Amino acid sequence: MSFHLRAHEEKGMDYKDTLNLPKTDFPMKANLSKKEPEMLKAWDEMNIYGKIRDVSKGRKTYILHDGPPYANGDIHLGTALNKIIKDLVIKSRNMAGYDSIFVPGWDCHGLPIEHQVDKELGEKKDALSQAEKRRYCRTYAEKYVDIQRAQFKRLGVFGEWENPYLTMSYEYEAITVAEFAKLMLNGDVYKGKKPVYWCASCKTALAEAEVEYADHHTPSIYIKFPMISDISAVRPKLKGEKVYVVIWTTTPWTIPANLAIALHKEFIYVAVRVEGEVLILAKELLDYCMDAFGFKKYEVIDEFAGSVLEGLKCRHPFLDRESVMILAPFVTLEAGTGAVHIAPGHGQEDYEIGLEYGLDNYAPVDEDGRFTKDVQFFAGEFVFEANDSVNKKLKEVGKLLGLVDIQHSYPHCWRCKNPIIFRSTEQWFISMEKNALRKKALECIDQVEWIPGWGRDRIYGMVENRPDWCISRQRLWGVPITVFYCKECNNVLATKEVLNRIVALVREHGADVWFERDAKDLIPPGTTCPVCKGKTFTKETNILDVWFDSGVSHAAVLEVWPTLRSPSDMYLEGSDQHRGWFHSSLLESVGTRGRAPYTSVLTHGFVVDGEGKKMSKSVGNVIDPLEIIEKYGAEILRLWVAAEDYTVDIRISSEILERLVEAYRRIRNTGRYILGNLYDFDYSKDSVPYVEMEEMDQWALHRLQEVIQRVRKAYDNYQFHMVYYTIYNFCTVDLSALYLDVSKDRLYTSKAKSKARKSAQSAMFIILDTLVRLLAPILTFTAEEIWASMPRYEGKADSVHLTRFPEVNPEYLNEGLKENWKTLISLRGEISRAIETARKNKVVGHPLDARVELYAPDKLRQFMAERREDLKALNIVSQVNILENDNLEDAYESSEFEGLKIGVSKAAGAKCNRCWIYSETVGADTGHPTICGRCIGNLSQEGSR
RNA sequence: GGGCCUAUAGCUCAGUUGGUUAGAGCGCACGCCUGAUAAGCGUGAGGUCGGUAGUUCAAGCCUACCUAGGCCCA
Repeated sequence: MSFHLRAHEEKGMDYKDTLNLPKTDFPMKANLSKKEPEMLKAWDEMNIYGKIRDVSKGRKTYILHDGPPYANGDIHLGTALNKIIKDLVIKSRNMAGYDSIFVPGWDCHGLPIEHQVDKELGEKKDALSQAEKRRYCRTYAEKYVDIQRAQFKRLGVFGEWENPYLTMSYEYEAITVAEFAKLMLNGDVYKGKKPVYWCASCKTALAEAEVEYADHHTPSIYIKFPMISDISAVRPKLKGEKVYVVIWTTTPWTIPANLAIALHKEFIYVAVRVEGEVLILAKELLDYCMDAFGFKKYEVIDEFAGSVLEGLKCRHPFLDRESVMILAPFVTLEAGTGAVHIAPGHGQEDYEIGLEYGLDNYAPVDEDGRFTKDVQFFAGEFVFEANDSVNKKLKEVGKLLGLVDIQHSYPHCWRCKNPIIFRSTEQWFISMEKNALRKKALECIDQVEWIPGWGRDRIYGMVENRPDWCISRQRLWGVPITVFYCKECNNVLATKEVLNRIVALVREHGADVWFERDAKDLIPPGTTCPVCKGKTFTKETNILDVWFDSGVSHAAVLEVWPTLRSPSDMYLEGSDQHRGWFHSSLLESVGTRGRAPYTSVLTHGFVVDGEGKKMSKSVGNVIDPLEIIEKYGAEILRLWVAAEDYTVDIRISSEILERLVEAYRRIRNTGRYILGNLYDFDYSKDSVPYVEMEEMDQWALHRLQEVIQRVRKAYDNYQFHMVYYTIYNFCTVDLSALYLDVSKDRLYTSKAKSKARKSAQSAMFIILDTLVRLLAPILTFTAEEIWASMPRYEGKADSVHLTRFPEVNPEYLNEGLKENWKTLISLRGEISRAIETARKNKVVGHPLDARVELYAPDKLRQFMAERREDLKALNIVSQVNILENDNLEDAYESSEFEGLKIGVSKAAGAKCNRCWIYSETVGADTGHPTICGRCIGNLSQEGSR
């Protein structure tokens, strides 16, 4: 017995060698973090990007304009996500038949870099000239451009990495000045006094984008202002009373700048007698306030609408100044007293309402945040420290009714994190109204395709409500506002001739020239002041907002690069850029060209953690893309970007990454398995024409066409997650679990050069060739790796990235086939369930152990009888019998097909030692007693199967 | 506080103009195979569709409010 067994096994081994088992060097393990850098190097050496440019030459262009990231720090998941999405767009457009160039850029000027450089220089910085410090800033920016460039390239993003655009290049700086000049000469730019966000420690005005909100402790105080007008003229009941209006504020330091008290015209106010005085405040807040002030006994003696007090005057609590009663719509009853302290120099709303009432724009605070010398009592004090002094003063003069410390959300400087103030200062603005910029911009918004559509509403609302654009900054590292002042009459000198000269100088020497030369060396010789004929001038010291820098990229890059154009086809950034780059680019372009610099704008959401919470250092839930690359490879990061619906928040967690790694392996293994079966396939010699293919192969090709259709459409619509799911499901459901599994018998046991086997190989070759192209934009590295391992053929491209997407082949679409196979596959499912039951009952283990008996009413029975061989193959069972009569006992009864009964029993005959199928022909041939008749045929020298 | 947006199984996603017992893959459980093998195959269990109220003969899909979260702004 033991001897027999051993002989049997040895025979088995022999027959194994007669099979066409898969063979490939393509590794199952990807080892991405090691392989990717090697592939990047190889791509560099073959100049893959240059080759893509070559093959796409002459096609219709598709221009995606890169929004410049800030050249500071390492990339993070947000920037990685953004660049990968852009890469998916660029690669898919190229493969779809466009000429799509990618010119990356960096935003190089601005406060954050200057701030970092100041920090690094420490004490030294004070000894440096402006030009020297700017050189440090430039070097700093260059360093981070290099760092980020290497990191972006590591992601597998293709582009003009050796020739990016930098907002600090001389050419770019010159165009920035030129664009400013255009707006200046058009009359869009004006100098005005306005409350702006002001950082007292950075000594600069801040853009809205440079402000962040954080909790801040401030005293919250209630103050009474004595009424000096004769209120009895409008409210006779109050004749002879000592009347006070009560206000509430959380910024006591703005009290010295108080010029008015605002009420709401419709709110009801009460006059309440307390301890011999009369206080006026909102009726709704009466109880709350009395409680807060500690008044237990009080008497309401009058009530009236806010509108009746308009124009009456109070006296400032401790200064010899009037404070007028005005009406404002923004007064609320949520907190305070319903009477709002107004300091037009220290608040946006205060400023606007002040304009209406003709109030002075009074802000007696210097650039260090200290009160100026004309502020009585507090001159020289730092405003946040003056809170206490003001409160003390109010108490001293008996006007303080209440004081509590509160914590609330308050604006802070994005760099130094200190609380900021609103301060009226001289600034340069681009007017939203003078040349109807707002109106034109709103019109242009509707010319643009916003993806997703709500982006339109978002930016529309922002443009509709935004104040004038404050473009001046009191810093060094940036493009100067290139205007002069006449020393004699202080008139602004900004003529075409002067501005043109500056543009030319900046183009040649960079914006540094402004800081290195005196005014007289910048101005064309002989220039005189158009007003007073003065001959000496001083330079403006402010620089431009960095949002202006990046906002002119359409002029400095799209219009300048010969391979680009404006308007571009797409801007693609996170949804915060509706207020940032989309916004500044729109305003600049509409102001100078009357149209948007883009025809479509695609936005993505923000990366959040597994719980949907934002990532922050303090919470400790930040994930570093560089660590993911190190651990899993950039490919997994790319797959993550592709798999997620990026129009909303994009989650990432270790579980999500694990799932993606598994999905990656499945796709990789599917590719690997097909490669293994193509080791002896020569496309030009072995390929079987479609009409001669086996039906199952035709079915697979039909499914493939559906995949092409869906995937191409998804790429066209930038729905990369649809691409991913379509391909992934095809690999898993149609290929791995069905087509490839079922085809094994044909591939392994048929003669190597049989038509049956070549038919399967032909289909599999087409499938892999199709999949690898469709996947190339996403799995940039793996698609290339598979491509390299695919059989060579005449005209095969050097890289998958040089190929085009597959088109749907109408010949392969076969609806009739599809219907029949849909039924067959459903039957397969039912048979599987029946076999599963038999397996549980230990009747069978492997499906090939089984013999399946089927009974169904007429039509279905006939169909099954015609498809007996297909059903056998599809379920990988040894035998299928269709019964004429329903005499099955203990059979599985289908719920899906009415009347279908499935019996499963041990297959008849013996298991063939070669193909593993049970057959009664095993043993018939004495030369090969352990294998079946079919295998004997396949082993013979001739015959096709 | 305001504007825009999101919320379907543990995870990632589908769910057509509101219309029968809400789908997929993965993961999980159980099993099979050992000729894709640190692979492959099968079966199965998982959801009061964020909550509440409403419109409707009928709501995951429409409306309002609430909760949680994101971006932008105050």
